[in-house]
Amino acid sequence: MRAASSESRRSSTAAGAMSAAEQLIRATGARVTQGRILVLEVLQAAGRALTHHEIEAAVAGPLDRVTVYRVLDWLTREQIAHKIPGDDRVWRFTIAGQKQAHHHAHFQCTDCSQVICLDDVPNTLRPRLPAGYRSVGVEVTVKGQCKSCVRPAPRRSRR
Amino acid sequence: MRAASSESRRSSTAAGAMSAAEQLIRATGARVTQGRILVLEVLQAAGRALTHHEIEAAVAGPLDRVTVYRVLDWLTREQIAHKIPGDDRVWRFTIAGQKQAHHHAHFQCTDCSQVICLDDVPNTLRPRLPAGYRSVGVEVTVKGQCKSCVRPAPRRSRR
DNA sequence: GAACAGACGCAACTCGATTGCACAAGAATT
DNA sequence: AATTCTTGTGCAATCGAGTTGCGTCTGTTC
Repeated sequence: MRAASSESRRSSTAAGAMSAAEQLIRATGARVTQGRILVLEVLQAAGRALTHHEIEAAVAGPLDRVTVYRVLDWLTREQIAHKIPGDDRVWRFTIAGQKQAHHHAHFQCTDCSQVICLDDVPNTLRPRLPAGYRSVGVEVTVKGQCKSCVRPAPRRSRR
Repeated sequence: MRAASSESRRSSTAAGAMSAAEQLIRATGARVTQGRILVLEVLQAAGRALTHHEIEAAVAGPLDRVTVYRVLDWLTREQIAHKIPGDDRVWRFTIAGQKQAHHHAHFQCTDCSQVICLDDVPNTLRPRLPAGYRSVGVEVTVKGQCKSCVRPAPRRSRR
């Protein structure tokens, strides 16, 4: 595997330890680029699902809109990130933790559309499908109001 | 209530019985228009969730694109229809049956994106939310392949 | 450090959905 | 049946998230 040689080469630089993000990317065998590291670090730092807009704002500057889209797409294909459809027709992305692999739940705020992951949901649901249908997974989304929107005046359409 | 008088007036016409759609619309107290009747009848006839495109094609002709959007929006606000976000960034609509009021599940095909309702899903899930969060409902979506896509070559991006 | 594949930046584009405004149609009143 | 008020409709323009094509740059290998 070619990752090994470049990893040892890189880890001997003055900068010292590789970030968790860089390590994850390097493990895929694909190129380790500025864009991928930046976006992944943003996702890891955020405790919730982020929109493309939020991510673009967080990396602030050096990355093109389209590049962010492509990096997110790549992260999703590599199963490092998780793509969540929302009620506002906007994709949101989170790091895909290994534990919650396929079966975990999301919470989406009906006011500000924000999404967070709910890790400790059993999700033992096995709905019966019509004949001929095949299930590959069950997505559970809790609708409601988040901490910020439950008390004060709701802030609508946050992106 | 103004609906009562007009209803009795209307039900005495030669046409005889009012359609179920017309009855539902009249019951809201709002105006009974051609557009609302047509769209609602299409939704009632379909056994699955329809996109705006499919509905527009089904009413075939007399209704403007925008009007269909507005009718669907109105039906959703009146809780007669149900608006479902899909993985292809396209809204889908179904009649909101009274039994399945808030808690029922959907199935979405990962190949053709088609959505159907799964009525007999218990949905006893009560996920624990972080402090300060308020839940108003749980949406369950089963991902998989529909009857048409499970055997033959998958037909992608059906709209 | 040369060569190559893959990633990036830029601009143009797609397409579902929304908005503003003038006009038409439904419903109550006379 | 005519009038008036309210509300829905049609048309055109617009929005905005996401995508695509293409030339250039950069990470990686040898």
